[in-house]
Amino acid sequence: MKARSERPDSVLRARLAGTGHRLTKQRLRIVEAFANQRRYVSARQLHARLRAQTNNIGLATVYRTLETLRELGLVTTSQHDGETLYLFCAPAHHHHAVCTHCGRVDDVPCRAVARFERMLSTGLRFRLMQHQMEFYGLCARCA
Amino acid sequence: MKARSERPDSVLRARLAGTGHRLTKQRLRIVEAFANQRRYVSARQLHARLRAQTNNIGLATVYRTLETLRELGLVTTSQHDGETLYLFCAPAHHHHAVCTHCGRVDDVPCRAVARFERMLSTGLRFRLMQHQMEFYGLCARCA
DNA sequence: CTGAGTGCAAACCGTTTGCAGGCTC
DNA sequence: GAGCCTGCAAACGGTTTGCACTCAG
Repeated sequence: MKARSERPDSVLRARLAGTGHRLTKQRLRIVEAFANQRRYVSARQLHARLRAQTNNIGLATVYRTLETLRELGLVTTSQHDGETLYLFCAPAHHHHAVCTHCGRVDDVPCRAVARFERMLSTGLRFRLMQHQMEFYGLCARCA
Repeated sequence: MKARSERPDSVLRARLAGTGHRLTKQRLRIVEAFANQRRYVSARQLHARLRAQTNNIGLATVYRTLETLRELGLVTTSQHDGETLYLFCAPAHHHHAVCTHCGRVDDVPCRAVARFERMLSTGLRFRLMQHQMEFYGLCARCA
């Protein structure tokens, strides 16, 4: 929620180096371009934004970088209209409240998941291994 | 949960006629092919299954029919690996427990959603309009 | 008999991949 | 320097669309 906005490049460098990856100008620019916005973006949107800046970045590089970041746990994806949307977010937390008006994405505290889990295992006799939830509505600002 | 397995064609005919659609052999065959299985299938899988039967059905027809059924509220979709998966299911219930072993899909009773909603509106000050959840694990049979 | 529905093939579009050259480590 | 990374363009794969024909109402 806060640690990420400090020093994109040092954080990123450490994370990449630890996994045998390199810190390139392109990767840095891509991360800067969407690290601090709490919203889902498509690869094409990101590419368009970067293209507007300075010299060129290939669309394929955007895709490859996003996939790398996803492997590193820095990015979550979501599908929408046959398009993959990417969100720079804290690892291992997959409940998001998406504002349908401004697009802002907030993390959802999910204590209630444990309750769900109990209900499933007793009621349905279903052993929950993984869940995926997405919430849409209006954030505090837009309500 | 049960009404659908009775008479696919009469139910379907009524639903289609009421919305200005026609009951064709193809639509009937498509519905029969997956109405009673509680699992997500892709258009291609469905098409392959139908092709194995008797005379041909075009893949495009499968897509168009699935889209029509979705508009009628008889089918829910989910994305997986860039593919759209379709589930014949009760309208207006969007919480499913998917068995990762056998693929069976059960409805999830979701009383707890109200609790979530309350938490979101007070804690995050987020006005929940829509939510989408999917649960993966092992069903009673496979556990 | 009219037009919604169909089969086929081509078009579409988001994503991936092959390859020659570049730049990080 | 070695080889990971990049840009470009072509390939890929799921889905949609145009068109002439068919058949349900």
